[in-house]
Amino acid sequence: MATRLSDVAARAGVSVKTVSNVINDYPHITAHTRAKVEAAIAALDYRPNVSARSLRKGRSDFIALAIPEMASAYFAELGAAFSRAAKKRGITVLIEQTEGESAAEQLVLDGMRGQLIDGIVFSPITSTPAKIGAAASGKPLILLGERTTGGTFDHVAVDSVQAAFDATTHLISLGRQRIAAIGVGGGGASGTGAVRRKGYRKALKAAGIAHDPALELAGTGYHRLDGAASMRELLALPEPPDAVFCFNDLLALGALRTLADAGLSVPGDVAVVGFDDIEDGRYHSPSLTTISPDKEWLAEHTVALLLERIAGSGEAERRSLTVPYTLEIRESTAG
Amino acid sequence: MATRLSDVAARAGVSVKTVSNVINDYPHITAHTRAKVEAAIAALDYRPNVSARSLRKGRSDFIALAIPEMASAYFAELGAAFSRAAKKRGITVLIEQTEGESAAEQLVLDGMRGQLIDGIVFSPITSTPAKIGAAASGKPLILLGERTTGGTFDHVAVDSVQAAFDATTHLISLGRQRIAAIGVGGGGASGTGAVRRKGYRKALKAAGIAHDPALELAGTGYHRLDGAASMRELLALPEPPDAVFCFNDLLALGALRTLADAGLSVPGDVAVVGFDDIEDGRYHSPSLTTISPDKEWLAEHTVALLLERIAGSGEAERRSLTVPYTLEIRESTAG
DNA sequence: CTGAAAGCGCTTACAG
DNA sequence: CTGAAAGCGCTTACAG
Repeated sequence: MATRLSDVAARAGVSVKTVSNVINDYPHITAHTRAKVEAAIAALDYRPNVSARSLRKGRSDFIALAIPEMASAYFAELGAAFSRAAKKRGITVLIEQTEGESAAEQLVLDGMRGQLIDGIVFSPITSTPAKIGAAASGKPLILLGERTTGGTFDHVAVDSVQAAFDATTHLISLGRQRIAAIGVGGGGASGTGAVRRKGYRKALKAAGIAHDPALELAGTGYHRLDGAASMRELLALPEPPDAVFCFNDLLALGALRTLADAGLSVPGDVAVVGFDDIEDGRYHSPSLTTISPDKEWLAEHTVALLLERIAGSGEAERRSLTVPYTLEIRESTAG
Repeated sequence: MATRLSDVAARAGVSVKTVSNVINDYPHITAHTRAKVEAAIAALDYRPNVSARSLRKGRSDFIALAIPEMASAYFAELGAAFSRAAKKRGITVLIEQTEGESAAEQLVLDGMRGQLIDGIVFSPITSTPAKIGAAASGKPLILLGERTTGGTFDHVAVDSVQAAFDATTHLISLGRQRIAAIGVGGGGASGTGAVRRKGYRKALKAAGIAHDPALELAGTGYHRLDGAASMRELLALPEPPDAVFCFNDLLALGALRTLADAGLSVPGDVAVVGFDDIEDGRYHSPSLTTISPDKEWLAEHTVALLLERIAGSGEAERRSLTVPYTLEIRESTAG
């Protein structure tokens, strides 16, 4: 039905081996032979069948990126960066939405799409490293996001403790005294909330400010809705905060919405810092001060490491990459 | 190396055919046989090899969604909806970022990932139906977005003329007289800008308002940046508008930013309407009035139609689906 | 229901 | 460089 390698070989008057060599850019092909083959490929509009190739080679040049939800701005931007980084290297990214709980594990469990996938980058919500270890199907796997526990996987993350320290210290440097934190309970098993709170508390302590549990809001998620609700709680306090460090930008945008509704000025009454540097925050009014992880760096290095693992013999030691970040000071703290 | 179908058959004491029957849910399997096979599958942790299956059956149960950029909120939300709709039906969505120009055509040209993909949903930016027709590799293809020209493909779109008419009429009903439009030049060959302008002008005409070319801004793209720049142009006019209909929400969010910077009140001084209903607009302050296409409906029906085409004998007549929408009135016009 | 076998379209030793 | 052939792991007629 479809044109096959052998059709191309017949038309070019060479062996299938030679056609395969041309397609795969192997050496020892004369320019003349190559030209003949390429002409035949063009004439027949031939495209290699990736299923056959994948079956034969045991490699598909597909990798998966498993994220909680692709419509969330941070992950959407990450997905875009991964796709670009992978395309540059001739491989394709399959984006999997885990949508929380068990679905995440199930993905890994389900054998990485029936062996179609060469490796996976996994941003877990509820899965602990132990669970993932039990479920992993032996293919290369890189974890994204903070890992409090050791685990046996490569992992890539921002130094969240340091970043949270920097964000909080920035607020302190503005003279703020009652600095709240929104999102301390978030991030599930990957411990985002716990890790960022650590940096937050550390900064307070370094400045001689006692941390007030009433100012640490857990919330139920990391979306605008949660940020808005947490901010309402904070405003209802007998002594509301004069600054808020939100553990991601969506929380911060929700908080800003509540502050606007309450008629409070930002940063006049309350200064706000986020985390992630999503595009919405840059255009918001006021624009959002935030921790900006280098997403391109993250995608590039993670894809490179994964491909190294896929190609590698296997037993290299576990690697841990730290993503560079900057603190982007914008109107929400420097109006 | 990996466990194969034959390993499962051997362990269960049945033929490979029977194992295959169990996996593919074919009839005429006794409960006892099924149980034996399933036990063997579980014991060996067997997962079918999708490359082999795909090679043999000529179907992969993968479809592609080709969109301009996945980090753009509307497309991110669409991608999420497609993934869910597909997963429900046991198929997987491969999201391709075309990033504009020729890349879009290239995707279609490149033979849909070497025949891995069963069909494609394509949201073109610059490709005309004619170009796509020439490049299509014969597999089912559905176009997303307005098609001014006929084309020979199935397509799914909002009735943008009517939606733009509704949005503009809403502004007129608020008593606005100088209603600008941002984005009239956008959407490339798919003609989003032209189609929405048509509805916009129609509404003005119906209300007896002459349309003023100075109030129709083309801009270069459909992002916040473009909306912000266009709004600045409008404010520099001798007679600035008292309302703006932006052809997508990103343009509207950019415009709102410019208005905030200029110290103008929304909707007091200028009322703003968008198109797409992305989450950012719902939480923005002021929240954004917008045309809200039913994205779940879109994804569900498009996936269903594509699967019908893939399964179908082929020569059914071209189908055109119209996506339902509502006008969501929020603070930016009803503060 | 079973068993033996062909074939999907590649890649890759193997012998020249 | 070429040619003939095996084999990746499935599905599916085919004969029983």
